[in-house]
Amino acid sequence: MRSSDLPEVRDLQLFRSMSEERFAELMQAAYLQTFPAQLDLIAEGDSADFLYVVVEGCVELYASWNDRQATMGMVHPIGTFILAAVIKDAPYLMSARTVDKSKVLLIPAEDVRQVFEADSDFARAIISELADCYRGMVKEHKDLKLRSAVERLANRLVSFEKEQGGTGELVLPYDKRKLASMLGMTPENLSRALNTLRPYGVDVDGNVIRLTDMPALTTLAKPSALIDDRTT
Amino acid sequence: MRSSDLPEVRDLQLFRSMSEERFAELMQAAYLQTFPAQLDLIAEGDSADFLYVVVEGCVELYASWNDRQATMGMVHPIGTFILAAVIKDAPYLMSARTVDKSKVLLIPAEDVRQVFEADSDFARAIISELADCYRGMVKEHKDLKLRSAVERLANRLVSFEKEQGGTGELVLPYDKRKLASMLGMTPENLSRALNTLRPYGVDVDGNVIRLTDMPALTTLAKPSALIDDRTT
DNA sequence: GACGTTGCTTGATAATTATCAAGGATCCGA
DNA sequence: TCGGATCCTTGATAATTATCAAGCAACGTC
Repeated sequence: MRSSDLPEVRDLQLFRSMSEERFAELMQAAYLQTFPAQLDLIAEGDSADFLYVVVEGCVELYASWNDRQATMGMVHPIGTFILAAVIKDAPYLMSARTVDKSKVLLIPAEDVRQVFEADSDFARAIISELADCYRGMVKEHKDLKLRSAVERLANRLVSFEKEQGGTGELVLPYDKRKLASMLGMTPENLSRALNTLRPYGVDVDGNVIRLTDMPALTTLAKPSALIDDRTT
Repeated sequence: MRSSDLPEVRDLQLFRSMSEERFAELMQAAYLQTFPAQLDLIAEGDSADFLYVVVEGCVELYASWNDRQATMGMVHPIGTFILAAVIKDAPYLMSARTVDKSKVLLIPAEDVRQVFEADSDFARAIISELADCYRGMVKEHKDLKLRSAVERLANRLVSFEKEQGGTGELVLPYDKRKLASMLGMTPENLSRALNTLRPYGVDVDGNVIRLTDMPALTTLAKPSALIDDRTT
């Protein structure tokens, strides 16, 4: 791959501060591949051979145990995943599969480790990225541990609406089955939870949702920057 | 504080690789303080003024929302907490309070940030520590999302027994109320869950628990390195 | 346009987990 | 040694969440 191919990747917080030549070094060994939807990219337990960057499409991170599965996160462009496993040279803790047809950059783990040993700017960027990932996971955990299913849904809807411009309308970024798993509930329960929220001005039309009574919804949801803010 | 005061702290993975003078620099500005039990050290939302190192005793990390509380983790000697907030200079996402009388080292956040900018060995150590914290949180999240209360308890007991030497006996490292909150259930439910596990050789005597039928218990618990292993 | 497929919803029911209330045990200070 | 805590347990009940079984609607293929 040529480093000029992907200005968006160059612009990632993770790579922005590194020197042009280091970046070129990393990209030289990287592959840019397009995968169809619903394709497994990695399985938990695998050794960390690549750092992944989602360039186009959408990737689901999920975990399995005893025939059960749970969505752990969704990665949208431009986002990376399984950085921690790459850094530690440890087995992945999560599996990943494409949701839609997706373009993904694969950077050999060995190169990432080598460059971060040599380039302290890159090391600092990794620190920042890891800290963000950690704090994101803490927030997810708080969400699940402190809130009921309806409360989690209400807050997610409020978040989506805000992220999408605060127009009072939002489009679910993936199907309801995945949203349910992301929120830690069954699809049936998500359906019922949406009904529960109807009196709070939540109007569902397929994957378009209108929030017509924001005061009521936020009174129920009680969003908190320390749980729901994806940027802080 | 003199850096010679705390060889255990010097020996922390986080500080081991840094130069003697950098370490001295960090420690010069640090306070070593002893706190009584049940004392609040930090509250979520506070700005990250210090990095904390538990030298003696035990500290509980917890989170609150809407009059609910959940234990997020327990920090034993020698362990650090809220590194990510310090690095990002962002508000703490968790509160912390002593469980027992505890000796805690407080390192001004500004110094930590300054030293990690200057010392790339320290930066690498921070990366490693953050990656561990992240992976630990992922495991906690998987545990909660994929398992029932009884399954979480069974696995925790198996983990404790292993950590304490594999003698078939374990001592709960903190009271049942906190264990329950750590496992994401009520104290009442923990009590019942322990009864549920009696047929699987779980004999409770106060905070001492004997596991007399390991095969049966592990068949139920199905421990997984990708969830229960605190070291990988 | 018929037909299967898929995703979503609904209803009935069951399992899990929480809440409320009370009782027992233990520990500690007066 | 006698309260008075605190912690844990138990029982009864309620709320939450999951499971199972249909059914419906949208969509693409043929």
